[in-house]
Amino acid sequence: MTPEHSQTAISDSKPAGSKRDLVMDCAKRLFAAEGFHATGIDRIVDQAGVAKMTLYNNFGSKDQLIADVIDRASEGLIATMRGWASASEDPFFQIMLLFDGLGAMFENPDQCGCLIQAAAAEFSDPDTVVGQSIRRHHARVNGLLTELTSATECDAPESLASQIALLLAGTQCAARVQRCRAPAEEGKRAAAVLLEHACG
Amino acid sequence: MTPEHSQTAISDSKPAGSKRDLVMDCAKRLFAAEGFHATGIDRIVDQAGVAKMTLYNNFGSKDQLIADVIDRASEGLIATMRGWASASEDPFFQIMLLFDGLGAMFENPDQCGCLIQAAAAEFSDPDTVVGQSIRRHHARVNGLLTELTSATECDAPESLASQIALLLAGTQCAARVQRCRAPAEEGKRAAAVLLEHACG
DNA sequence: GAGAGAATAGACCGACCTGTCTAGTTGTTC
DNA sequence: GAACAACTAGACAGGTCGGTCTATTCTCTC
Repeated sequence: MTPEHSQTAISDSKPAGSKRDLVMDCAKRLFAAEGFHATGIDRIVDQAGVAKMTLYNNFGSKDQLIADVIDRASEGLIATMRGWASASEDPFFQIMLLFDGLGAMFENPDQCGCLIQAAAAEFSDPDTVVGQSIRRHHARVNGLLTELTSATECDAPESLASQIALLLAGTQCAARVQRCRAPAEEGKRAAAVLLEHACG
Repeated sequence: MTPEHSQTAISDSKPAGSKRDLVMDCAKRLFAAEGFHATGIDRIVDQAGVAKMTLYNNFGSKDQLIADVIDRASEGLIATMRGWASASEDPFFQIMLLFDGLGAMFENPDQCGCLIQAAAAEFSDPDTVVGQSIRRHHARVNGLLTELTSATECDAPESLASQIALLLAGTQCAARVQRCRAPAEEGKRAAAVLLEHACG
């Protein structure tokens, strides 16, 4: 019965080397689909085909599990965005490619960017482990965007990066409600205008 | 004891004509502070100084209460935004005033715009009463922005309105994390660039 | 094969959840 | 004062929550 559980749980997920990764994968999927408070420990454990003690031995608490899931999702998203941008050498097109990638991402329901926005909405206290993970993510996004805008010859790359970040966040909000890539295309057009204006 | 409850509950809120309004005011405050799932019916009832049956006689369910709170918050927010915009005759400045108002709003923690974004994060299913309220709100925002952009002489007022909406949503996301008015100022600068570009 | 460490199933805890029900108390209107 | 609707307090139900604990089994290393 136990190997059967593990097999079915692994089959529709990543190869999942460790139980820890397996739990995080299942938790991330459930959190994204139904929210953090609405997803119970028992559901995660059942879905992962894992004993409850395995979860608590690896993470200690639900909050810590959430924080770890967010941290890993953030690092994955940043890496994905770098991958999108790397398809071009021109920093202008690199930023455009971010919106293309985001638009494509919202056509299948594997929305890990949304996951972090949802966490920010559900956990407003910045002095918790979850709040700190969220702030780390924002710092990562702004860092990546500042890298890209600094590669252009614009006057204020930090300001431009913040404005692009607003468009990215707004795009994710709108796409979650409208469930299509139209917001990403609108965001891309707006970002192009901002870039052209800043770079002269 | 009962009048004492009502009095303290009313004193730090609106005059609150009906018990229904009183419950909605307290629910809105608690939802904004701690989230929808994390706020229990009992806490709302205690805070409002009202019997639990009064809540259920007026709303029928917690979901319906949430939907009603969101609908009223949305109508209030739209009216507030119209108020901000009405300080100018020029549609360009009217849109700028929206960001000013938003920035000022995020300096005190009475964030009803955030409340609706938080609801969108916690209730992703669009086929519920809550999901429908959220979509109504997005339609209201886009409607207001299209009104304002249509008053300019730009080529594509709907597209411009969508882009401004992205900036507004992104501003709210960033302000919730950073807890300052800096995102609103950045959003205002970006919106000005977009408007100048669209209106020639 | 012995021993160690990880993972297992599942009972259990107290707290909290939404929602129902009852029985009694107001306040208003004829 | 009678009728009526709104409201009250609080017990109650059935379920879920996060988290702990135990006793057992698996797997790997020496």
